[in-house]
Amino acid sequence: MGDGARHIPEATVSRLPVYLRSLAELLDDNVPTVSSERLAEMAGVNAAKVRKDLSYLGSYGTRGVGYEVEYLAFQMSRELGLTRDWPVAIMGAGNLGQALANYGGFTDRGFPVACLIDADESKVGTRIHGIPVYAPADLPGLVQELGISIGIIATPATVAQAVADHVVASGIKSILNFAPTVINVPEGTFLRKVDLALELQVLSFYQEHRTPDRV
Amino acid sequence: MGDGARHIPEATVSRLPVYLRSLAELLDDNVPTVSSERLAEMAGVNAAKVRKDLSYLGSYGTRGVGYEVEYLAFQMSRELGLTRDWPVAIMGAGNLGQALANYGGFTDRGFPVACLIDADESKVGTRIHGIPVYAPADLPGLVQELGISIGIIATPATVAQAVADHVVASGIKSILNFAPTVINVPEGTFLRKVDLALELQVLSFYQEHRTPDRV
DNA sequence: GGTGCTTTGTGAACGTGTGCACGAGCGGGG
DNA sequence: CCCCGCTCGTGCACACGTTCACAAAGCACC
Repeated sequence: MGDGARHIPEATVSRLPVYLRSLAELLDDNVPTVSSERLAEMAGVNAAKVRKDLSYLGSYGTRGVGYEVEYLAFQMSRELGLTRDWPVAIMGAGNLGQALANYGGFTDRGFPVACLIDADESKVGTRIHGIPVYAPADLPGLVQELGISIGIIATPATVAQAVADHVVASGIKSILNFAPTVINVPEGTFLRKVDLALELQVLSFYQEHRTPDRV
Repeated sequence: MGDGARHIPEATVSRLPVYLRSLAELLDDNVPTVSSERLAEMAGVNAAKVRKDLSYLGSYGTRGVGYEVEYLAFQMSRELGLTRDWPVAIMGAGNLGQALANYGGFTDRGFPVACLIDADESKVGTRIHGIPVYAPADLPGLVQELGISIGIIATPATVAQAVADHVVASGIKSILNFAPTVINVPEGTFLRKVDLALELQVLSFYQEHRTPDRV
């Protein structure tokens, strides 16, 4: 079946980056092919899931052999849209915003931090960890000039919705929200959230309800 | 019935902190009761889900009226184990570790950062944002003295597994992993992960596969 | 060229999560 | 005291995700 009509389940999409990271490791070690079993072990899932997930991308494996690492990595990068860079704008140059700007993990993986945006006049015009700080009003122009496609919200919760509205109005279609609050975006805008305290609260729950009957 | 034998689904557990945050807002505004519909709107889910989720905690609502905000918030805090503080140790005093130590959102929500742990001798003994830095070997003692119950891994991926092993060996039962790699923990240890680049890659995927047939 | 070993790709069964729709129960008003 | 309107609690049906199990297909060796 050619290339077209697949719909990849959301759960699978969330695992693709993990597989891709594993493949990158294998590439570094010059491993030519990998079985679903080995890949499953590296990605921390089971082999059947790996095979089903990869089958959504197409039939890139060889029975009796496994998957060619380099080819699979390329196909997966293409599918994830990682064959080009996606510049991001970080909204909010406070603690969290600065920390994210300084965190190298984004640029490394093809998401260069193009700018920081902050309403504080005293920060505008400066550079933080080498990244220029602009005013909110500059955002639409920056989106055009720098091809910014993703906005990262690292503001206090109180202004997060207003900031998100501004990000959307500036022409950005994807938002990653770090503010500990629910934000709403119009149809056609993609939103994901990272809630740091939430993760700790979930851990707290399971620790409190430690294995029901075992000590 | 009563209080005992419920098993709360994982998906529900992940939403409880969101409800709790909404309830805290209502408390601030002195709102005495709230309907499942209003709470659903605040939490960004639908009303049926709210009612089903809350029913796992017990029958704390009143038909025809709604839920008493203060009482529900208390019951939920209790269920989540948030009636006491859970001190955390941050493993790794690099970029990310320092940023997390400086991020106030943890302490605010009952997860005080008790210490930073780093292998770099030149950092050990100093304070970063007021938080003392210790050597890895000090961890077991700190767990005992300070009652540390959660380890946050903010090290490079290359050493994350070794660090996790050390955290487990030191008596910590819950781990939040920020390192971009899969780590394995023994049965009985709770593990959650936050993968920043992964979130961006997922956004990249959906942006690349923008709404199939619409422009 | 055939035989046997290996590993993929996938149909089918199972389990978890979601959403509807409605009965049950409470409060208020007459 | 009864009736009416409101909102919770939940059984049921459906969708989504996971796992199993096995046929299909390639490779290697003889």
